[in-house]
Amino acid sequence: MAPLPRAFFDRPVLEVAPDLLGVVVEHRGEEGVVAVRLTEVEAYDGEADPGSHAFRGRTPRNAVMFGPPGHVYVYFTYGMHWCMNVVCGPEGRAGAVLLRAGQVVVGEPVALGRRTTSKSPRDLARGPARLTVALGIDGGYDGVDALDPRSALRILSGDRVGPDGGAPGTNGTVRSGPRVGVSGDGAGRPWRFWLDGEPSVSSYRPAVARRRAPSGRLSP
DNA sequence: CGGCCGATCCACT
DNA sequence: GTGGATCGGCCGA
Repeated sequence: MAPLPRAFFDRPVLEVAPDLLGVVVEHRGEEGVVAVRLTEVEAYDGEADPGSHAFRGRTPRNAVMFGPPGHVYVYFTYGMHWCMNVVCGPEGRAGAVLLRAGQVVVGEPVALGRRTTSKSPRDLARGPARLTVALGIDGGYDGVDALDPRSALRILSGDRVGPDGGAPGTNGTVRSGPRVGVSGDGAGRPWRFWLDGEPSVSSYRPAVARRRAPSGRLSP
């Protein structure tokens, strides 16, 4: 599998996102190599997109989104989960594609060792936080250039990997729909893309406002 | 399988 | 102080 050219990512994020389906993300970690063939992604279109972390401008957390394409933006959420994006161009537009799900095609035993709660191989990278765990990615990878051959984390052309994990094959039909967990004005945009019929695609969950535990101190 | 809910903590207002 | 680009356990159908 060949590395993808920088120009692949230096395009509007809505063009890049569907093209990432079938592409392979590989991490060479301490415990071994794990590679995931992407089956589901979401586009976040910079400061014009209310659903984007860059919507309110640049902050320390989202700074990588404003940088060059091909680097990864990794963020922490819900107090315990890491999620990974790939930054897309054009420059000056903080676009990024959230990697939501994929099929583990290399290093399944290693991924199983990390994903202790996973009960079946298809659940290993079914969901954005599961995917980062399976690959062994956390906040330490924020800003890494995934197109640099020296990086432990790399994005590779998946055109030699089929749905069975080995033989060349087609990627199948690309479908699209609303993004998962996005509320407010950005909710209606059909910027989630997935491969039809893939078992590793995560189930759709609409955004819900959640109650908070009563902020009770113990009674005096 | 689908719905509900708690966990857990950080970024931003 | 508020709520989140989520997950897994538990329950009922």
